[in-house]
Amino acid sequence: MPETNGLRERKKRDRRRQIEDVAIELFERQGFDATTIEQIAAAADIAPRTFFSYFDTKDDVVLADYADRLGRILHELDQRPTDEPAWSALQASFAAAASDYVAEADRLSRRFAIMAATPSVQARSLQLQAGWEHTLTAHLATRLAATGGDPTPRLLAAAAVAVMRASLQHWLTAPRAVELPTLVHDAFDRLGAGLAPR
Amino acid sequence: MPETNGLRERKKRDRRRQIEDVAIELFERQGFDATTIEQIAAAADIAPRTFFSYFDTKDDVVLADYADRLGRILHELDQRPTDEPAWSALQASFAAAASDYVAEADRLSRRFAIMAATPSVQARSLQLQAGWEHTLTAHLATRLAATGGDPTPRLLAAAAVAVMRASLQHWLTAPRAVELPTLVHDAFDRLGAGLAPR
DNA sequence: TTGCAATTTTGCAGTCATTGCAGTTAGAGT
DNA sequence: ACTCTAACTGCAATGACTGCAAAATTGCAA
Repeated sequence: MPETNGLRERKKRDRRRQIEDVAIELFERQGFDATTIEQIAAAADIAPRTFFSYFDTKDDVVLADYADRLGRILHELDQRPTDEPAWSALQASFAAAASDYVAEADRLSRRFAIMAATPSVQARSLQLQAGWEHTLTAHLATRLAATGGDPTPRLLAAAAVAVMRASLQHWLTAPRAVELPTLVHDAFDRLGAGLAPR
Repeated sequence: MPETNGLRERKKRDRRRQIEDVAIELFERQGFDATTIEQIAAAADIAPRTFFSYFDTKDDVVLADYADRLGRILHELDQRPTDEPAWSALQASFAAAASDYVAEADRLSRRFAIMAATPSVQARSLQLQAGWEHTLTAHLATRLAATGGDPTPRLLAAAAVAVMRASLQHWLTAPRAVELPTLVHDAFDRLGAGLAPR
């Protein structure tokens, strides 16, 4: 029942992390496509077949902690007072997630580099983000007590995720003069205030 | 040199369409994953190998006209006066594309149904949309004469594509009381006016 | 310590998309 | 009819992913 103990659980988590590390290393050295499951397995001292009990897809190795990321956002969102405007709550939640990104900037940069160079990983990443959007939409529908015919929750969710993605991309691409949380915060402000004027 | 004549061209286009139709039919009858390239080829009277000279991926059959879609948007965008605010220009361009969607609603509904049921197709779709975002970002950077450090073009592009996707999804999901172009137009208005107030 | 039941790991065989290569065919212009 | 080029095809290979059943490992309790 507990969610964080048990020797078995720990071992599994460790092994997962180890496979991840080994794989990323190989991806960087040889390129994602040029690296086979067999090689990863060999380097991690497991049978090729076993790889798939840790990751559904080769792509998923690069995106290992996407799930946690969404968890963090939702957690923050639930924490915000019910009477706070939705957009403001989203802003706070995503900004919190953004600070996580900064904390492990190095770890992430490597993964993003691989993603940028590998279409299939990029696609998978977007797919996971679409999942976020879906979950967020449901959350917001509840929060706003919206009816099925109201496009508001979906619009807000889509906008929020888009802001996050764009900010992250900008942060990784452009000379990062500005820190990510600031970037995210400002972008939320701009959508909050309206894109029309300029 | 000409872009729309030549028997060769025509034949190629026809064949492509034919493969597409046959494939969609099979996908609907048997499911996407359960349909093999071999079956499609057989049904379309071509060699399996030939399939790949018409489509890069099995997924792409479902998304055959995504490229045209982007073309339409960019064309509209180029048509808008340079001094028009970017967001307004985007609104007009995407609304135009939305009316295309309506015109071939049936054709598209079938494809979206397949997409919704098939993760890999969904992923591919998102990937293509990311491509749109990228192209749009470049266009907007030019239009706004933005410097590399300015996140504005990326933000606008991301927001626009997000609006489109969310509207489309809403249109397909919810009881479509409202027409797509209206939905898109309103959503652009809302982002234009600002999401903050409510 | 030992025994057991659950869990994990593994090997094997098979499916299928996708690709490179090389040979063949068919269209278009002369 | 003749040739040049683009399209079509067959073949073989690669590699991700899956189902299955045997084998190994583990946590726990007697």
